[in-house]
Formats: sequence, C-alpha cells, structure tokens
Amino acid sequence: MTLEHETVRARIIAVTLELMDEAGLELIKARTIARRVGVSVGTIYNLFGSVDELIQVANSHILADMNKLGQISVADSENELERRIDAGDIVDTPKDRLLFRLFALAKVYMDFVEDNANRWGAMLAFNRNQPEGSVAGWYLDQQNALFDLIGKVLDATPLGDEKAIRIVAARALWSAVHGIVTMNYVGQVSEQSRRFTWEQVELLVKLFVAGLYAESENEQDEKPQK
Amino acid sequence: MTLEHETVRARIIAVTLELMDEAGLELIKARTIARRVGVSVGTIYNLFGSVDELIQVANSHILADMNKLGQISVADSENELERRIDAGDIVDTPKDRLLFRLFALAKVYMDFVEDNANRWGAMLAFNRNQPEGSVAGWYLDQQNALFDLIGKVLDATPLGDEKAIRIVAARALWSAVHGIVTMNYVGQVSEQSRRFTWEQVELLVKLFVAGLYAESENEQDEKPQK
DNA sequence: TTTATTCTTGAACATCGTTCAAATACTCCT
DNA sequence: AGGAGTATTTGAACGATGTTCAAGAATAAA
Repeated sequence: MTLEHETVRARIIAVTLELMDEAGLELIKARTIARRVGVSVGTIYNLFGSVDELIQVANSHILADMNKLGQISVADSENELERRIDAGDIVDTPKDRLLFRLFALAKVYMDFVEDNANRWGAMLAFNRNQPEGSVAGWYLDQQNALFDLIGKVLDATPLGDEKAIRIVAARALWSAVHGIVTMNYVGQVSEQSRRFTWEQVELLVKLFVAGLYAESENEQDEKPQK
Repeated sequence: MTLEHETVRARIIAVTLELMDEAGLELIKARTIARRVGVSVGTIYNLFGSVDELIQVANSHILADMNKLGQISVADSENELERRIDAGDIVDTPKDRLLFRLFALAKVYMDFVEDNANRWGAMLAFNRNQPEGSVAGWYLDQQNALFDLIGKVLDATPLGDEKAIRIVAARALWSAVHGIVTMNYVGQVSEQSRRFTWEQVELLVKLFVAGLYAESENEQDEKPQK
C-alpha cells in the first residue's frame, strides 16, 4: 500500500520533471500530469496538496541533483588538479589552485543549466512567482548548501580571518555567476551564446581571484608603513 | 478621439504599474485592470491585443525609467567625483575614478530595485515566463542600453584594445550585480538584507576593478621579459 | 437628419486550480 | 468466505481567468 503510494508519488514527480523538460512550466497542469501518469486529478491533490506543492517537490529534486553533481565535481577536480600540477600543466601556487577549483565549479553549474535548460528555467520561473514568505525552508537550505560548495573552496584564500567575509564572498561569487548564466540564457541556447556566456564567467572569476590576491598584497604593504 | 485614446491607453498602463506595485503580477488580470480604469475588458484587448502585450508595454516603461535614472546618475556622479577629488577625498588615479563610477552605477541599480521591488519583480517574473522567441526586440534593445551604461564607464580601463573584451566585461559585471541583487531579494527587503546585499556588490566590484589592474600589470611585466 | 464608420461593451466559451460526495479498494475480525 | 469498517481514488462541478465577437453606442460624414 505504502509501497504503491511511493510508486505513484515517484511517477508523478518524474512526469512533472519530464513535462518541465518539454516546455518549462507551460505543460505543468493538474490535468496534463494526471493524464500522463494515468491517475485522476484528485490523486495529485491527495498526495501533494496542490500543484504548487508538487512543483516545489520537483524543484527540490532539481536542486539536489545539482548539489550532487557539485559534490562529485569537487572531489573529481581535486584529483585532476594534482594530476595537472604533477604534469607541470599548472603552477603550484595557492592562487592557481583556487582558480582551477572555481573554474571547475562554474563549469559544472553552466553545464547543468545547459543540460537542463527548461527544467532549470521552470524552477526559476516558479520561485519568482511565489509570494514572498512562502519560500519553503528546505529550498533556502538547499540553496545554502550550494553556497557552501564555494565557501569551502574559498577557505584557502587570503580573505581575512573572519568567517563573515568568506560568506559574503561565496554568495557574491555564486550569485554573480548565476546572474551571468541566467541573463544570457533568456532564449535559445546556441553554441555561440554558450561561448559568450563562458567568456563572461571566465573573466569574472579570473578578475575576482586576481583582485583577491592583489588586495591582500596591498594590505600587507600598508601595514608595515605605519 | 485619438486624444481620448491616448488618455485611456495611458491610464491603463498607469493602473497596470499601480497594481504591480501592490502585489507583483498577482492582481494583473484583465477584469481587475478594467474595473479600476473604468472600462470594459474588451477595451484592453482593443488597445493592447492581450494582457501579455500590455504587461510588455508596462515593462518597457520600467526599463525606460531605470535607464533614465542611470543616465542622470552618470552625469551627476561625474560632478560629484570632481568635487571629491578637489576636496582630496579621493585619490586622482584612473583606478579610483573607475571604482567611484561603478559604485555609483551599482547604487543606482540597487536603489531602483528597492524602491520598485514589486514592480521590478513583476517584470522579471513575467519575462521568465515568456516562451523563448517571444521576447520583444525593444526589450533586448533597452537591456543593451543598460549594458552600454557600464560599457562607457569601462572605456577608461586597461582592458586591451579590442572592443569585444569590453563588451564581455560590461555584460559580466552588470549581470553579476543583477544576480547578487535578485538572489538576495527573494523575499522581504529588510534593512539587514539591504546591507548584506550591498556588502556583496561592493566586494564584487572592488575585486573586479582590483583584478583588472592587477592583470594589466602582469601583462606589462611579462612582455618586457621576452 | 440620415447614413456610414468606428469604438465599446459584456455575455459566452475554453481552460485552469481546486473541492468533495460518491464509488472503489483494501484491511481486519469473526 | 463474508461483512463491517477504513482508506483511497475518482471525476463532475465550482469559481476564476484570458479571450472572442455579435450587438449596441458613439462619432463622423453626407
């Protein structure tokens, strides 16, 4: 019984994600989902309460998927980093290590958005349409988990001792990359727009890191003078 | 007649923006607008074709307003900049001039989004819900006008000779600030979130500029070596 | 004034989210 | 097995929404 429940629940979520891939939020209607799953509209309301809550559950799966990919990438790119350093491909400095790690994270994010363009766009569109307070707690939690991915990478960084500044930096960098990617993917995802978007992300991350080390040197210069 | 037309047209647009301020897109319905303006639903369709097209017209007014504020700010902050330099408040270097100009632009943007939170959110929500190709040409034009605001400021910058890199930088920086601001304004706009958001914008712009000059020095260092 | 043209109206239609009484399926006890 | 009790599923029905368009009202032309 509960087993069957979970099956139907899972199928409804899967179909919702399917329909998101096909046309963003356009096909996400109670009747459309019910027809494709093979149940009645009432079942959706019994299991999820409302279509909006169903979409929220689907969205949490999307964020979880991205999170998982991020975790994997962090581990993988660490191995790749050592390999490149051993091969003399990358200079072994804290700055170049940081750059490599941030590029890897940014690439994972961009690839995910490209590979799941409609799905990702549906999630953003839905969240924007929700009234202020109604954003579920776990949504913010999952968003913070993504921030933490960058936060951990920024730990090895000349950002001062306080944790606060690192959080600010992580959120700023993540939001910035997010802004660039979504701003450029308003419409079609062509090879040209892909390249153009990556140019912007690359420049931003490069300047961010370069600025980080330049500023830290300035601080070192100034203190001895006093 | 045409005079009366323009009056009704203008009133419909004004009421649409009013309703956006009150509750984002929630109250933007043909019947709600018609009732408040004092006409029938049919009139809206006669003058605008559809509710979506009406919203697009309203959105273009929002972007135009922001553009105008940006233009004014660029002129004003130029005077303010000279005043601060004369007062010895700011060091007269290209880098500090650039920083001041970019901070001024970022502040205008943040203030506008705060002062028109619901209106701005409605515009973003609507654009995200539109199918790909249907983004009107003038919308992209007005967006490009905003990029140009930054692009002109970046002209006085060590970014290499090609215009292409400057366009990339302008889009990257603008989109980054946009990302930070919208990411932080998911819900309420409190004094705390305001400060937190500005911290991120400030850090990003500061590192972007610092990185810009650090990288240009590196290039100068490298070339003589060869 | 009469005719022609243009604009406005709001009832009507299709579609959406949502509800809930009735039907169905299932569990458990005798 | 049978029946009573419980849980789940169903889909017709309701209100709200975007949109249409024949009929009416207003205006211009004659």
